[in-house]
Amino acid sequence: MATTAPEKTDGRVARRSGTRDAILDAATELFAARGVTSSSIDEIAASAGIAKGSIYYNFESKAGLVEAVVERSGELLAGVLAEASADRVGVELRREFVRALLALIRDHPSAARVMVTELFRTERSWRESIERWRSIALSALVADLERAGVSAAQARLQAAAIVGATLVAGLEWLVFHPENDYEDVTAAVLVTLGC
Amino acid sequence: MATTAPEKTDGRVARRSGTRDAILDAATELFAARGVTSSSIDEIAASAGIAKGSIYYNFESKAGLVEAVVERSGELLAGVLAEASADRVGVELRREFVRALLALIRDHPSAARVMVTELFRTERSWRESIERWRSIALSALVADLERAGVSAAQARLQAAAIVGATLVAGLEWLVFHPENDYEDVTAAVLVTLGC
DNA sequence: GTATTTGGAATGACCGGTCAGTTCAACTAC
DNA sequence: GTAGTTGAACTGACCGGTCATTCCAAATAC
Repeated sequence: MATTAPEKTDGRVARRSGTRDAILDAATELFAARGVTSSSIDEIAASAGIAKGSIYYNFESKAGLVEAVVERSGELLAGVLAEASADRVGVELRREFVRALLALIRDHPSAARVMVTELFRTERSWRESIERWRSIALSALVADLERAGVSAAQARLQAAAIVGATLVAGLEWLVFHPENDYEDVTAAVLVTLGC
Repeated sequence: MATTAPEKTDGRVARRSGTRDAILDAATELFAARGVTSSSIDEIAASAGIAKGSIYYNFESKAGLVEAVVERSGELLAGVLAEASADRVGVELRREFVRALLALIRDHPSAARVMVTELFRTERSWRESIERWRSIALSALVADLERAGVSAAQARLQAAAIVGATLVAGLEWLVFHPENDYEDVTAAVLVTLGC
Protein backbone atom coordinates (compact mmCIF):
# COMPACT_ATOMS: atom_id res chain seq x y z
CA MET A 1 0.00 0.00 0.00
CA ALA A 2 1.89 3.06 -1.20
CA THR A 3 1.50 6.15 0.86
CA THR A 4 3.21 8.49 -1.60
CA ALA A 5 1.95 9.88 -4.89
CA PRO A 6 1.84 7.27 -7.63
CA GLU A 7 4.98 7.29 -9.79
CA LYS A 8 4.36 5.05 -12.74
CA THR A 9 7.20 2.95 -14.08
CA ASP A 10 6.56 4.04 -17.63
CA GLY A 11 6.91 7.68 -16.69
CA ARG A 12 3.21 8.43 -16.53
CA VAL A 13 1.87 10.83 -13.98
CA ALA A 14 -1.42 10.21 -12.31
CA ARG A 15 -4.10 12.66 -13.33
CA ARG A 16 -4.75 13.68 -9.76
CA SER A 17 -1.85 12.47 -7.71
CA GLY A 18 -3.42 13.73 -4.49
CA THR A 19 -6.52 11.56 -4.62
CA ARG A 20 -5.40 8.99 -2.12
CA ASP A 21 -4.29 11.60 0.35
CA ALA A 22 -7.44 13.63 -0.17
CA ILE A 23 -9.48 10.56 0.70
CA LEU A 24 -7.37 9.85 3.78
CA ASP A 25 -7.65 13.45 4.94
CA ALA A 26 -11.40 13.59 4.50
CA ALA A 27 -11.88 10.21 6.12
CA THR A 28 -9.72 11.12 9.10
CA GLU A 29 -11.70 14.27 9.71
CA LEU A 30 -15.08 12.59 9.40
CA PHE A 31 -14.05 9.63 11.53
CA ALA A 32 -12.88 12.03 14.22
CA ALA A 33 -16.11 13.99 14.19
CA ARG A 34 -18.71 11.26 13.85
CA GLY A 35 -16.95 8.00 14.39
CA VAL A 36 -16.12 5.35 11.84
CA THR A 37 -19.42 3.52 11.54
CA SER A 38 -21.54 6.59 11.05
CA SER A 39 -19.32 8.13 8.39
CA SER A 40 -20.51 6.82 5.06
CA ILE A 41 -18.41 6.24 1.99
CA ASP A 42 -20.63 8.69 0.12
CA GLU A 43 -19.94 11.39 2.68
CA ILE A 44 -16.21 10.77 2.57
CA ALA A 45 -16.22 10.93 -1.22
CA ALA A 46 -18.22 14.16 -1.24
CA SER A 47 -16.01 15.69 1.41
CA ALA A 48 -12.86 14.72 -0.50
CA GLY A 49 -14.35 16.10 -3.71
CA ILE A 50 -14.02 12.84 -5.63
CA ALA A 51 -16.35 10.10 -6.82
CA LYS A 52 -17.30 7.17 -4.68
CA GLY A 53 -15.70 4.76 -7.12
CA SER A 54 -12.32 6.37 -6.60
CA ILE A 55 -12.36 5.32 -2.98
CA TYR A 56 -12.77 1.73 -4.08
CA TYR A 57 -10.12 2.22 -6.70
CA ASN A 58 -7.65 3.36 -4.03
CA PHE A 59 -8.78 1.16 -1.14
CA GLU A 60 -9.99 -2.38 -0.95
CA SER A 61 -12.97 -1.70 1.29
CA LYS A 62 -14.18 0.59 4.02
CA ALA A 63 -12.26 -1.50 6.53
CA GLY A 64 -9.15 -1.07 4.39
CA LEU A 65 -9.65 2.67 4.36
CA VAL A 66 -10.04 2.75 8.12
CA GLU A 67 -6.92 0.69 8.49
CA ALA A 68 -5.00 3.11 6.29
CA VAL A 69 -6.24 6.05 8.35
CA VAL A 70 -5.25 4.36 11.58
CA GLU A 71 -1.93 3.33 10.08
CA ARG A 72 -1.12 6.89 9.06
CA SER A 73 -2.16 8.35 12.39
CA GLY A 74 -0.22 5.65 14.17
CA GLU A 75 2.95 6.38 12.24
CA LEU A 76 2.60 10.01 13.18
CA LEU A 77 2.17 9.05 16.82
CA ALA A 78 5.04 6.59 16.87
CA GLY A 79 7.37 9.06 15.16
CA VAL A 80 6.63 11.88 17.54
CA LEU A 81 6.91 9.71 20.61
CA ALA A 82 10.11 8.00 19.50
CA GLU A 83 11.73 11.36 19.09
CA ALA A 84 10.49 12.52 22.47
CA SER A 85 11.75 9.40 24.23
CA ALA A 86 15.19 9.30 22.69
CA ASP A 87 17.96 9.35 25.32
CA ARG A 88 15.66 10.39 28.11
CA VAL A 89 14.77 8.72 31.38
CA GLY A 90 12.59 9.24 34.41
CA VAL A 91 10.86 12.54 34.97
CA GLU A 92 12.48 14.13 31.95
CA LEU A 93 11.17 11.38 29.69
CA ARG A 94 7.70 11.73 31.09
CA ARG A 95 7.77 15.48 30.67
CA GLU A 96 8.91 15.32 27.07
CA PHE A 97 6.42 12.56 26.35
CA VAL A 98 3.53 14.72 27.52
CA ARG A 99 4.77 17.70 25.53
CA ALA A 100 5.10 15.64 22.37
CA LEU A 101 1.65 14.10 22.73
CA LEU A 102 0.02 17.48 23.25
CA ALA A 103 1.89 18.93 20.28
CA LEU A 104 0.57 16.06 18.21
CA ILE A 105 -2.97 16.78 19.34
CA ARG A 106 -2.50 20.44 18.51
CA ASP A 107 -1.08 19.76 15.05
CA HIS A 108 -3.18 16.76 14.08
CA PRO A 109 -6.36 16.99 16.11
CA SER A 110 -8.41 14.69 13.90
CA ALA A 111 -5.80 11.96 13.83
CA ALA A 112 -5.56 12.12 17.60
CA ARG A 113 -9.30 11.89 18.03
CA VAL A 114 -9.62 8.90 15.77
CA MET A 115 -7.00 7.04 17.76
CA VAL A 116 -8.66 7.87 21.07
CA THR A 117 -12.26 7.19 20.14
CA GLU A 118 -11.44 3.87 18.52
CA LEU A 119 -8.89 2.84 21.12
CA PHE A 120 -11.21 1.03 23.46
CA ARG A 121 -13.66 -0.47 21.04
CA THR A 122 -13.62 -4.19 20.38
CA GLU A 123 -14.74 -6.52 17.61
CA ARG A 124 -13.50 -4.50 14.69
CA SER A 125 -11.36 -5.37 11.75
CA TRP A 126 -8.95 -2.53 12.39
CA ARG A 127 -8.50 -3.50 16.03
CA GLU A 128 -5.10 -4.97 15.19
CA SER A 129 -3.65 -1.78 13.75
CA ILE A 130 -4.78 0.21 16.75
CA GLU A 131 -3.36 -2.43 19.03
CA ARG A 132 0.03 -2.17 17.40
CA TRP A 133 0.26 1.58 17.80
CA ARG A 134 -1.02 1.40 21.34
CA SER A 135 1.94 -0.79 22.24
CA ILE A 136 4.38 1.49 20.49
CA ALA A 137 2.98 4.53 22.23
CA LEU A 138 3.29 2.95 25.64
CA SER A 139 6.56 1.07 25.20
CA ALA A 140 9.01 3.85 26.04
CA LEU A 141 7.18 4.73 29.23
CA VAL A 142 6.77 1.12 30.26
CA ALA A 143 10.43 0.36 29.65
CA ASP A 144 11.51 3.34 31.68
CA LEU A 145 9.25 2.46 34.58
CA GLU A 146 10.44 -1.14 34.60
CA ARG A 147 14.04 0.06 34.53
CA ALA A 148 13.20 1.99 37.67
CA GLY A 149 12.08 -1.19 39.37
CA VAL A 150 8.32 -1.01 38.81
CA SER A 151 6.66 -4.35 38.07
CA ALA A 152 5.53 -5.05 34.52
CA ALA A 153 1.85 -4.93 35.39
CA GLN A 154 2.17 -1.69 37.34
CA ALA A 155 4.31 -0.16 34.61
CA ARG A 156 1.62 -0.72 32.02
CA LEU A 157 -1.10 0.71 34.22
CA GLN A 158 0.98 3.72 35.17
CA ALA A 159 1.92 4.35 31.55
CA ALA A 160 -1.77 4.18 30.65
CA ALA A 161 -2.52 6.70 33.39
CA ILE A 162 0.09 9.11 32.04
CA VAL A 163 -1.18 8.78 28.49
CA GLY A 164 -4.76 9.06 29.70
CA ALA A 165 -4.12 12.24 31.64
CA THR A 166 -2.48 13.78 28.61
CA LEU A 167 -5.03 12.64 26.04
CA VAL A 168 -8.12 13.56 27.99
CA ALA A 169 -6.76 16.95 28.99
CA GLY A 170 -5.71 17.44 25.38
CA LEU A 171 -9.14 16.57 24.05
CA GLU A 172 -10.82 18.69 26.72
CA TRP A 173 -8.72 21.52 25.38
CA LEU A 174 -9.52 20.85 21.73
CA VAL A 175 -13.19 20.14 22.04
CA PHE A 176 -14.37 22.24 24.94
CA HIS A 177 -11.79 24.91 25.75
CA PRO A 178 -9.89 25.89 22.60
CA GLU A 179 -9.28 29.34 24.06
CA ASN A 180 -6.43 27.89 26.10
CA ASP A 181 -3.05 27.51 24.45
CA TYR A 182 -0.50 24.75 24.27
CA GLU A 183 1.48 26.03 27.26
CA ASP A 184 -1.61 26.14 29.48
CA VAL A 185 -2.47 22.56 28.72
CA THR A 186 1.08 21.32 29.10
CA ALA A 187 1.33 23.05 32.45
CA ALA A 188 -1.93 21.54 33.64
CA VAL A 189 -0.92 18.01 32.76
CA LEU A 190 2.57 18.30 34.17
CA VAL A 191 1.28 19.75 37.43
CA THR A 192 -1.27 16.96 37.70
CA LEU A 193 1.38 14.33 37.08
CA GLY A 194 3.71 16.04 39.54
CA CYS A 195 6.50 16.60 37.02
CA MET B 1 -28.37 -9.62 31.57
CA ALA B 2 -32.07 -9.90 32.41
CA THR B 3 -33.28 -8.24 35.54
CA THR B 4 -36.34 -10.39 36.15
CA ALA B 5 -37.15 -14.04 35.61
CA PRO B 6 -39.16 -15.09 32.55
CA GLU B 7 -42.45 -16.82 33.11
CA LYS B 8 -43.92 -19.01 30.45
CA THR B 9 -47.53 -19.81 29.75
CA ASP B 10 -48.07 -20.05 26.05
CA GLY B 11 -44.69 -19.98 24.42
CA ARG B 12 -44.62 -16.29 25.08
CA VAL B 13 -42.40 -14.70 27.70
CA ALA B 14 -44.02 -12.49 30.24
CA ARG B 15 -41.80 -9.94 31.89
CA ARG B 16 -43.99 -6.88 32.24
CA SER B 17 -42.43 -4.68 34.85
CA GLY B 18 -38.78 -5.30 34.05
CA THR B 19 -38.98 -4.71 30.33
CA ARG B 20 -37.64 -1.18 30.31
CA ASP B 21 -34.66 -2.07 32.48
CA ALA B 22 -33.97 -5.21 30.49
CA ILE B 23 -33.81 -3.10 27.35
CA LEU B 24 -31.53 -0.55 28.98
CA ASP B 25 -29.23 -3.28 30.30
CA ALA B 26 -28.95 -5.02 26.95
CA ALA B 27 -28.46 -1.75 25.10
CA THR B 28 -25.75 -0.58 27.48
CA GLU B 29 -23.85 -3.79 27.04
CA LEU B 30 -24.10 -3.80 23.26
CA PHE B 31 -23.24 -0.13 22.99
CA ALA B 32 -20.15 -0.70 25.09
CA ALA B 33 -19.01 -3.66 23.02
CA ARG B 34 -19.78 -2.51 19.49
CA GLY B 35 -20.61 1.16 19.69
CA VAL B 36 -23.99 2.78 19.31
CA THR B 37 -24.33 2.93 15.55
CA SER B 38 -23.44 -0.67 14.93
CA SER B 39 -25.80 -2.08 17.53
CA SER B 40 -29.13 -2.71 15.85
CA ILE B 41 -32.56 -2.55 17.44
CA ASP B 42 -33.09 -6.19 16.49
CA GLU B 43 -29.93 -7.21 18.31
CA ILE B 44 -30.89 -5.24 21.38
CA ALA B 45 -34.34 -6.80 21.42
CA ALA B 46 -32.94 -10.30 21.00
CA SER B 47 -30.31 -9.73 23.65
CA ALA B 48 -32.90 -8.37 26.08
CA GLY B 49 -35.20 -11.30 25.32
CA ILE B 50 -38.14 -9.11 24.34
CA ALA B 51 -39.96 -8.20 21.14
CA LYS B 52 -38.82 -5.38 18.94
CA GLY B 53 -42.16 -3.66 19.29
CA SER B 54 -41.62 -3.35 23.03
CA ILE B 55 -38.58 -1.19 22.48
CA TYR B 56 -40.71 1.27 20.54
CA TYR B 57 -43.43 1.03 23.11
CA ASN B 58 -40.96 1.99 25.86
CA PHE B 59 -38.75 4.41 23.95
CA GLU B 60 -39.49 7.01 21.36
CA SER B 61 -36.66 6.06 19.01
CA LYS B 62 -33.15 4.66 18.96
CA ALA B 63 -31.83 8.11 19.81
CA GLY B 64 -34.21 8.19 22.76
CA LEU B 65 -32.96 4.83 23.92
CA VAL B 66 -29.37 6.01 23.66
CA GLU B 67 -30.23 9.10 25.61
CA ALA B 68 -31.83 6.98 28.33
CA VAL B 69 -28.73 4.77 28.49
CA VAL B 70 -26.47 7.78 28.79
CA GLU B 71 -28.81 9.34 31.32
CA ARG B 72 -28.73 6.26 33.51
CA SER B 73 -24.97 5.85 33.27
CA GLY B 74 -24.58 9.52 34.05
CA GLU B 75 -26.73 9.31 37.13
CA LEU B 76 -24.65 6.40 38.31
CA LEU B 77 -21.49 8.43 37.75
CA ALA B 78 -22.81 11.54 39.41
CA GLY B 79 -24.06 9.58 42.39
CA VAL B 80 -20.82 7.76 42.98
CA LEU B 81 -18.72 10.88 42.58
CA ALA B 82 -20.97 13.02 44.77
CA GLU B 83 -20.57 10.51 47.56
CA ALA B 84 -16.82 10.37 47.07
CA SER B 85 -16.47 14.15 47.15
CA ALA B 86 -18.61 14.82 50.19
CA ASP B 87 -16.72 16.70 52.90
CA ARG B 88 -13.34 16.13 51.32
CA VAL B 89 -10.72 18.52 50.04
CA GLY B 90 -7.32 18.53 48.36
CA VAL B 91 -5.37 15.33 48.11
CA GLU B 92 -7.90 13.35 50.06
CA LEU B 93 -10.66 14.39 47.68
CA ARG B 94 -8.59 13.45 44.69
CA ARG B 95 -7.73 10.10 46.19
CA GLU B 96 -11.31 9.23 46.98
CA PHE B 97 -12.40 10.46 43.57
CA VAL B 98 -10.03 8.09 41.83
CA ARG B 99 -11.10 5.19 44.01
CA ALA B 100 -14.77 5.87 43.33
CA LEU B 101 -14.28 6.13 39.60
CA LEU B 102 -12.35 2.87 39.45
CA ALA B 103 -14.96 1.14 41.59
CA LEU B 104 -17.58 2.35 39.14
CA ILE B 105 -15.60 0.92 36.24
CA ARG B 106 -15.25 -2.36 38.08
CA ASP B 107 -18.93 -2.60 38.96
CA HIS B 108 -20.43 -1.14 35.80
CA PRO B 109 -17.87 -1.69 33.07
CA SER B 110 -20.31 -1.31 30.20
CA ALA B 111 -21.76 1.93 31.47
CA ALA B 112 -18.25 3.29 31.91
CA ARG B 113 -17.24 2.33 28.40
CA VAL B 114 -20.28 3.89 26.83
CA MET B 115 -19.57 7.16 28.59
CA VAL B 116 -15.92 7.17 27.56
CA THR B 117 -16.30 6.14 23.95
CA GLU B 118 -19.09 8.63 23.34
CA LEU B 119 -17.53 11.38 25.42
CA PHE B 120 -15.51 13.09 22.75
CA ARG B 121 -17.74 12.59 19.78
CA THR B 122 -19.60 15.53 18.32
CA GLU B 123 -22.71 16.01 16.21
CA ARG B 124 -24.92 13.54 17.98
CA SER B 125 -28.37 13.91 19.38
CA TRP B 126 -27.29 12.61 22.77
CA ARG B 127 -24.36 15.02 22.96
CA GLU B 128 -26.28 17.19 25.40
CA SER B 129 -26.85 14.44 27.95
CA ILE B 130 -23.20 13.50 27.90
CA GLU B 131 -22.25 17.14 28.26
CA ARG B 132 -24.35 17.48 31.37
CA TRP B 133 -22.80 14.52 33.10
CA ARG B 134 -19.34 15.53 32.09
CA SER B 135 -19.78 18.80 33.97
CA ILE B 136 -21.19 17.06 37.01
CA ALA B 137 -18.33 14.58 37.03
CA LEU B 138 -15.71 17.33 36.93
CA SER B 139 -17.41 19.89 39.15
CA ALA B 140 -16.19 18.69 42.53
CA LEU B 141 -12.57 18.53 41.39
CA VAL B 142 -12.78 21.88 39.65
CA ALA B 143 -14.32 23.57 42.68
CA ASP B 144 -11.65 22.15 44.97
CA LEU B 145 -8.82 23.27 42.70
CA GLU B 146 -10.27 26.75 42.41
CA ARG B 147 -10.66 26.92 46.16
CA ALA B 148 -6.93 26.20 46.33
CA GLY B 149 -6.20 29.21 44.14
CA VAL B 150 -5.93 27.56 40.73
CA SER B 151 -7.43 29.57 37.87
CA ALA B 152 -10.71 28.40 36.37
CA ALA B 153 -9.15 27.39 33.07
CA GLN B 154 -6.31 25.48 34.73
CA ALA B 155 -8.72 23.84 37.15
CA ARG B 156 -10.77 22.40 34.32
CA LEU B 157 -7.72 21.11 32.49
CA GLN B 158 -6.24 19.59 35.63
CA ALA B 159 -9.53 17.97 36.53
CA ALA B 160 -9.69 16.51 33.03
CA ALA B 161 -6.16 15.16 33.46
CA ILE B 162 -7.11 13.45 36.72
CA VAL B 163 -10.24 11.92 35.23
CA GLY B 164 -8.31 10.94 32.11
CA ALA B 165 -5.58 9.19 34.03
CA THR B 166 -8.18 7.25 35.99
CA LEU B 167 -10.42 6.36 33.06
CA VAL B 168 -7.71 5.26 30.67
CA ALA B 169 -5.90 3.23 33.30
CA GLY B 170 -9.28 1.76 34.26
CA LEU B 171 -10.14 0.80 30.71
CA GLU B 172 -6.64 -0.54 30.13
CA TRP B 173 -7.32 -2.77 33.08
CA LEU B 174 -10.75 -3.87 31.89
CA VAL B 175 -9.97 -4.42 28.27
CA PHE B 176 -6.36 -5.50 28.15
CA HIS B 177 -5.22 -6.57 31.61
CA PRO B 178 -8.15 -7.98 33.56
CA GLU B 179 -5.76 -10.14 35.54
CA ASN B 180 -4.95 -7.15 37.71
CA ASP B 181 -7.24 -6.31 40.58
CA TYR B 182 -8.85 -3.14 41.84
CA GLU B 183 -6.06 -2.41 44.31
CA ASP B 184 -3.37 -2.70 41.64
CA VAL B 185 -5.11 -0.21 39.42
CA THR B 186 -5.87 2.20 42.22
CA ALA B 187 -2.25 2.12 43.30
CA ALA B 188 -1.03 2.74 39.77
CA VAL B 189 -3.24 5.77 39.28
CA LEU B 190 -2.53 7.25 42.68
CA VAL B 191 1.21 6.84 42.23
CA THR B 192 1.03 8.47 38.82
CA LEU B 193 -0.95 11.37 40.19
CA GLY B 194 1.42 11.68 43.12
CA CYS B 195 -1.24 11.17 45.77
C1' DG C 1 -61.07 -2.44 31.15
C1' DT C 2 -56.79 -0.63 30.25
C1' DA C 3 -51.91 -0.87 29.77
C1' DT C 4 -48.41 -3.60 28.14
C1' DT C 5 -46.20 -7.12 25.38
C1' DT C 6 -45.78 -10.13 21.45
C1' DG C 7 -44.59 -11.63 16.76
C1' DG C 8 -44.11 -10.52 12.46
C1' DA C 9 -44.83 -8.25 8.21
C1' DA C 10 -44.19 -4.12 5.61
C1' DT C 11 -41.85 0.22 4.31
C1' DG C 12 -38.58 3.37 2.88
C1' DA C 13 -34.08 5.31 3.64
C1' DC C 14 -29.43 4.52 3.56
C1' DC C 15 -25.14 2.11 2.81
C1' DG C 16 -21.22 -0.64 1.18
C1' DG C 17 -19.75 -2.32 -2.91
C1' DT C 18 -19.82 -3.06 -8.20
C1' DC C 19 -19.08 -2.12 -12.86
C1' DA C 20 -19.54 -0.47 -17.59
C1' DG C 21 -18.14 3.51 -19.36
C1' DT C 22 -15.29 8.14 -19.70
C1' DT C 23 -11.13 10.90 -19.52
C1' DC C 24 -6.62 12.06 -20.76
C1' DA C 25 -1.54 12.15 -20.72
C1' DA C 26 1.92 9.28 -22.52
C1' DC C 27 3.18 6.39 -26.08
C1' DT C 28 3.44 4.37 -30.96
C1' DA C 29 2.98 4.08 -35.89
C1' DC C 30 3.43 6.15 -40.00
C1' DG D 1 3.53 16.12 -36.84
C1' DT D 2 -0.49 13.79 -36.30
C1' DA D 3 -3.67 10.18 -36.01
C1' DG D 4 -4.46 6.37 -33.41
C1' DT D 5 -3.65 3.40 -29.21
C1' DT D 6 -3.03 2.33 -24.44
C1' DG D 7 -4.31 1.86 -19.74
C1' DA D 8 -4.41 3.81 -15.15
C1' DA D 9 -7.39 6.94 -12.85
C1' DC D 10 -11.77 8.27 -12.26
C1' DT D 11 -16.94 8.46 -12.56
C1' DG D 12 -21.71 7.80 -11.00
C1' DA D 13 -25.80 5.04 -11.71
C1' DC D 14 -27.14 0.93 -9.89
C1' DC D 15 -27.78 -3.35 -6.83
C1' DG D 16 -28.51 -6.25 -2.89
C1' DG D 17 -28.74 -5.98 1.80
C1' DT D 18 -29.45 -3.86 6.38
C1' DC D 19 -31.65 -0.96 9.45
C1' DA D 20 -34.89 2.09 11.98
C1' DT D 21 -39.47 2.67 12.20
C1' DT D 22 -44.46 1.71 11.73
C1' DC D 23 -48.45 -1.03 12.11
C1' DC D 24 -51.52 -4.32 13.95
C1' DA D 25 -54.18 -8.20 15.75
C1' DA D 26 -53.88 -11.32 19.39
C1' DA D 27 -52.34 -12.37 24.05
C1' DT D 28 -51.42 -11.20 28.68
C1' DA D 29 -50.98 -8.54 32.98
C1' DC D 30 -52.80 -5.49 36.51
